[in-house]
Amino acid sequence: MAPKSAAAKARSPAPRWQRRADARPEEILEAALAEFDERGFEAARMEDIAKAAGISKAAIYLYFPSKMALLEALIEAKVAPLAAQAQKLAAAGQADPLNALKLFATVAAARMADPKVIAVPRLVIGISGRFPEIAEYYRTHVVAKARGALEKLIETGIANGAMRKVDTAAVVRAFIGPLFFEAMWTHVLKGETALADPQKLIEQQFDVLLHGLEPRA
Amino acid sequence: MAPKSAAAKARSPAPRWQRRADARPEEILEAALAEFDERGFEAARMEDIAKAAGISKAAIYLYFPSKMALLEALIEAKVAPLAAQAQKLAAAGQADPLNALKLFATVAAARMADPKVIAVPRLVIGISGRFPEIAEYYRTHVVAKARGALEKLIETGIANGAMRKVDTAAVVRAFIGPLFFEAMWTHVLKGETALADPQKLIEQQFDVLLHGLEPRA
Amino acid sequence: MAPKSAAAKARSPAPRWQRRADARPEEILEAALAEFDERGFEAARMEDIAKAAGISKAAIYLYFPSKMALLEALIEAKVAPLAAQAQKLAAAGQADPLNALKLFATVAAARMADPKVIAVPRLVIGISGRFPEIAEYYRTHVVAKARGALEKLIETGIANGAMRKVDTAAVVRAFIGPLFFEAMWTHVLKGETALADPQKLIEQQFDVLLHGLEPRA
Amino acid sequence: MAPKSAAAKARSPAPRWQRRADARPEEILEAALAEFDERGFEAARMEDIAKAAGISKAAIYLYFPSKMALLEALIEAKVAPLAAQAQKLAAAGQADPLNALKLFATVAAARMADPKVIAVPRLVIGISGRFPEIAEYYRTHVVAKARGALEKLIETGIANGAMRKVDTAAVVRAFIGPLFFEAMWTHVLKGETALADPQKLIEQQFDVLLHGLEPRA
DNA sequence: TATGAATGAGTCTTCATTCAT
DNA sequence: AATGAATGAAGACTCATTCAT
Repeated sequence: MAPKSAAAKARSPAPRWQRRADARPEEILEAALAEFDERGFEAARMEDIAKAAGISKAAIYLYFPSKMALLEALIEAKVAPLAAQAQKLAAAGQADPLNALKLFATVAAARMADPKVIAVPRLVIGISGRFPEIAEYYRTHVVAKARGALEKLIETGIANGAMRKVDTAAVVRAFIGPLFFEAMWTHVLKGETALADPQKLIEQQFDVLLHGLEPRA
Repeated sequence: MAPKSAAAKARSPAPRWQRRADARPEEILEAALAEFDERGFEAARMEDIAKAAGISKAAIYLYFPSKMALLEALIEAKVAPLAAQAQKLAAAGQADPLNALKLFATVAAARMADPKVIAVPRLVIGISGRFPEIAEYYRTHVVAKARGALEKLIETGIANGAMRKVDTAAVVRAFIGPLFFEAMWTHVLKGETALADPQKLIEQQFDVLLHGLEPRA
Repeated sequence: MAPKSAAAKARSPAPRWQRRADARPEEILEAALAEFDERGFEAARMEDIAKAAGISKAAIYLYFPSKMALLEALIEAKVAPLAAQAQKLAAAGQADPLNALKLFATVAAARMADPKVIAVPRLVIGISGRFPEIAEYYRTHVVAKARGALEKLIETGIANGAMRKVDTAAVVRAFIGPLFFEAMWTHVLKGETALADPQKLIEQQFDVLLHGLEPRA
Repeated sequence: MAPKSAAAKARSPAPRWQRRADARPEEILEAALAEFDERGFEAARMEDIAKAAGISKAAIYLYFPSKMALLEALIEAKVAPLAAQAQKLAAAGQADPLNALKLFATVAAARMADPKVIAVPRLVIGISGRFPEIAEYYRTHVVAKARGALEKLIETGIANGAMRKVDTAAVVRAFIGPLFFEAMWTHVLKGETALADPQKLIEQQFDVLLHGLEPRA
């Protein structure tokens, strides 16, 4: 998408079609994700991916050596930004962890309304049996990092006195679990969703999370 | 059709294959689930399912007309008991909803330690893009019913005064979400699991769920 | 169909089911012909033949060693009476060949209204590429004999002075061809048929055959 | 799509496969007809058709979506010219119908000496039970048209006074039947054929057809 | 004799991948 | 860089035939 830097341009005088060519890999990956998401990895056909990307089947092989490579590149491409986000969250939220969590949750919920966003985790679930390395990659690079960032936040919150002394892992599950569950319910099972109003969803979820179920004294 | 008389049984020890024939469909479904779980629906080979079931490829077709039918029968077979359980839960827990929930959660967590138990939901997630009817079937017959049963329980609890007046859907998510998330983390991503000690897991999860994150007054 | 002769009965005391069993081969052949005719030899399934004959698939093999054997037995069974008829025709018609021909044609046309009657020739045509021996068998045992019988009749007629001096083979073709053609048109192509009124059909056909196309002087 | 310019052609001698690609569908159909004719539709193997066409099994599917489609395309391709011929015959023969018929018959007989020519009708007969639509297609597009053209010719001949007042359908049968019968005898039953000398065959056939069997007054 | 169960061998069809241009 | 053509390998499904009872 982003045009080459000026420096790069200077080095290699870009022919007319170069710009488009540079975008090709990303276009292909996008098309691949769409097909994988709709049909599953095995049932997706290279032909269809090519068509969706607006090129010929054979052209895909100019950029990726195999269908498997497509999958791997896809995961990798989609994973990088998530990891970065987790870092940011952990760093930024240290001051007011509770508020950071809520803010983050609202943003996350809003993004999850977009079917494309859970496409990758859903895909990972689908292929994890066949390609455990990919599942592991996803675990270590995305989920574990996110859990870690959240745990750090919780710990800070507890140290702060902003939160009760609770099991951090449990809180992380209580934080991620409902969102993950609702996303699956919405996009996989096509159930009527609460994600349509993320603000409200998080409000209600945090009401439970913060104050608990017990009747107040 | 009619079972042999006791006398006949005594004389001729029921033919080896006759005994097995009755069990065949279930054996096949079990084998199919295992293969589907390991390879995914598309990548699973009928030959392997047959081998796993101890019969020939062609023999599968004596019991199921197609691979797809195998999938459907599988889902159906695994779904029935779950729906029943949901009913039972809703009925049995009316007296002491909070306790019922906790009890149920502990049992559920314990069962989720078994990889076979999430095999079906995981499979459904994997094929939902390609076979939306199956996803819908699963939603209405399992997840919606479970949600319904839990919601009823929560409502009773609130009416009881055993719980604070909270959004029931949010509580259901807060209840199911963490378990579902942990199960996926464990069996799909092969992360180190908290499911190994279900008692403790639920203890911690309920500590958060009941009392909330906020420091007590 | 025919019960065993008294002598045979005396030799082997027929159990209750024997009579039915004796009829089995014919029943099977009849069923086989029906299936072969409807689906073609290759596409016909032993299972369907069995069902049509009211027995189990395996039971067929008690009477015929293979599908191919079924075909051969079938042809043979259907061919025998035809050859006999040809003999009879040749013998019986010597006195008044022209009339014999016409009589024979009328009977033949009437029988050809029954789809079963062309089932065998049609089948032979269908498989002749794959089983030339069967085609040859049919040629020598049926068609050649019929042609021979007719030729003899024509020759007699010519010698008689009942007919003009014509090429006998040509007359035979002129005699059989139209009937054969109409039968195929009717039963294979499902065209509207003139076979419904055999009398009239032959009347018209013989009008042409006898008097020719040329305007009378 | 656009053919190369003359200049381009001069420079690069049209790629070997491009030239062939255009001919492929016809080559395949030819191979298919040969196999269908020899083995029958069901028994013919796509692999063999491919081999006969000099390509791989999969390549057939680049041009035809299924074995059935191959059959349909085949029939269609072979039928078109025949229908055209019938039109021509009807039109051209109006002046001297009798002579036109004789001429046409001689040509037809000559062509029928080629086994390939009856391959299609023979195939249609073989599969008509299983695929009645094809039989119907053949009836309406070939046989009915031919019958129609011939009938028109006869009618003209009668009106002309060139022929006696006879039943036209009967004459058509008397015209087509013997040829059809001889072709089947020759190519299906492998009998010794009169088709080797078409001139003579038609001479003899027309002697009967024109003057009839009756001794002249 | 009769059959339900089982299977080996085979066929159509698909598709990721390669090749010639 | 790009693609139309081609294919090898694989998999679902079928069916004539056999077997155990």
